[in-house]
Amino acid sequence: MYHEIANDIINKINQGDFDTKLPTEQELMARYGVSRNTIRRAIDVVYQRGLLRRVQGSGYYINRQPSASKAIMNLSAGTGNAMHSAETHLTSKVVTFDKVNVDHEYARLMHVPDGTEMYRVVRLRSLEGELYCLEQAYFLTKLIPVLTVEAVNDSILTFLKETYAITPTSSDDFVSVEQLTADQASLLERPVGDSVLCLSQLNYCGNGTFFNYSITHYVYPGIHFYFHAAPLASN
Amino acid sequence: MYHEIANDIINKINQGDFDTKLPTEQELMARYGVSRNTIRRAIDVVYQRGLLRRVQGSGYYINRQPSASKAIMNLSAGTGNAMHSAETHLTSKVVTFDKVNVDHEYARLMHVPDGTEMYRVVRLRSLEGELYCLEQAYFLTKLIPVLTVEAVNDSILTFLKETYAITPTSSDDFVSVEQLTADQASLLERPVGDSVLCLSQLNYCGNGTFFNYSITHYVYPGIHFYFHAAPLASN
DNA sequence: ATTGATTTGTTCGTATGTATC
DNA sequence: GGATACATACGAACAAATCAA
Repeated sequence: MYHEIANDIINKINQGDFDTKLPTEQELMARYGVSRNTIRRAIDVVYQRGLLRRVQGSGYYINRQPSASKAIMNLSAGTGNAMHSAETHLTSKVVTFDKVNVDHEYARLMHVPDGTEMYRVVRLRSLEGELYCLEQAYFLTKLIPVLTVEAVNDSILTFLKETYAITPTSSDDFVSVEQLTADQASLLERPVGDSVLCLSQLNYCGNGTFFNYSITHYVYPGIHFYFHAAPLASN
Repeated sequence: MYHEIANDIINKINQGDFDTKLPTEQELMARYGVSRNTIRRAIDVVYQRGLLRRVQGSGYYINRQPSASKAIMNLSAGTGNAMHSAETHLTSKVVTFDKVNVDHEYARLMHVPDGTEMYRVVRLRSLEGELYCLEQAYFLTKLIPVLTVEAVNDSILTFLKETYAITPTSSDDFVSVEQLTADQASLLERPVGDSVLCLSQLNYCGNGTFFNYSITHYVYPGIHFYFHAAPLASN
């Protein structure tokens, strides 16, 4: 219930249906026909997405979002949704698609046993003809017995959702500056050793089990990662 | 109330008081003498910090945290708390401490009028003798009429908390790779044009008003930013 | 400047649904 | 199937911050 309401509010905000403030809780309760607790829970979701700031005694104010540049990748909503924002316009060229048994180093990164079998998908992604990133992703074959070529060429996440009902619900994210290896550099048409933004993600699905690791190098000019930190507070 | 409980649980987790699971909600209710709603609210806070994964019908499992390397900066808890983790061991050398009227470019970044008066604090920070980062911070003099030399040499955030009851509650964060200017390079003892990790933060306090902007260049070897994304879910 | 109404923040109690064991 | 444990929802009350008369 509160999920639907949260999504509805998010969509309305993105459509600009509200001016600067959200309606009051009372009005939202009436509009959706639910209790105050449910409305507040829905608003928690929206707030945690960074779309609102809340002021006691006054109301919920809509945050001006950071300039929606193609060069800004929003990581606030978690992996699943970050994909939808800018990544919908990305085109992919599959470089590698096979099964591998991960070596010791990768196994340690993912906290899986040495030699665990995984799908490996390497994709070169572009935005309107300009190289965007080189993505190297691994999926547990134990959880995802079959991964099709169509899915890899299209959207892997929607395939996983539709076929296996697997959706990333949480992730561990590491950001660093890395220097391109010869292989990476040639694919990305960059000098060897060039310093680029690098994002490593460990993705977990509903019940908290690990299912995917990916490491992505971003070369799009002026690329930034953005996220809004709005802890539920505790100090 | 739920803030204190959340903090207590966080501390207990960090001390290793629990093995792999948290006690059940029932037991926590009894232990803290509060209702289930309050316990769940507290657990929401802990969860959102990335310390737990929740499995319906089973329990709350404690996440193994990423290796607590000095080279990993945890951004999950929001600005205020990220400071406490690794930054307590940082030593600061103040490079610049003055008042300025921000120019057009900076004013636009911060969404304040041109020429707004702000404190400027530039600090070179080290970890155990090794250069860590170069931090350039701006504070609205309108909100913080007086900022002392002692505070700048020590912890600015605790000063703001104790003196003005100002604590960052949310922030907009931008991560990018930047090349060092001549000034930055000489301070950081690096070659000019060296590519380093850069973090820009807009910090907001309780009622959602902006009070601080900072841009920090990190040069610590192997530095990584870490954050755990655990949305309240909405899909 | 004080008061009173509005609006969000916190906490309690209770009931029912759903996943796990 | 039954017991346990977390997820969701409703209703109610009071506190605290804001705002307008």
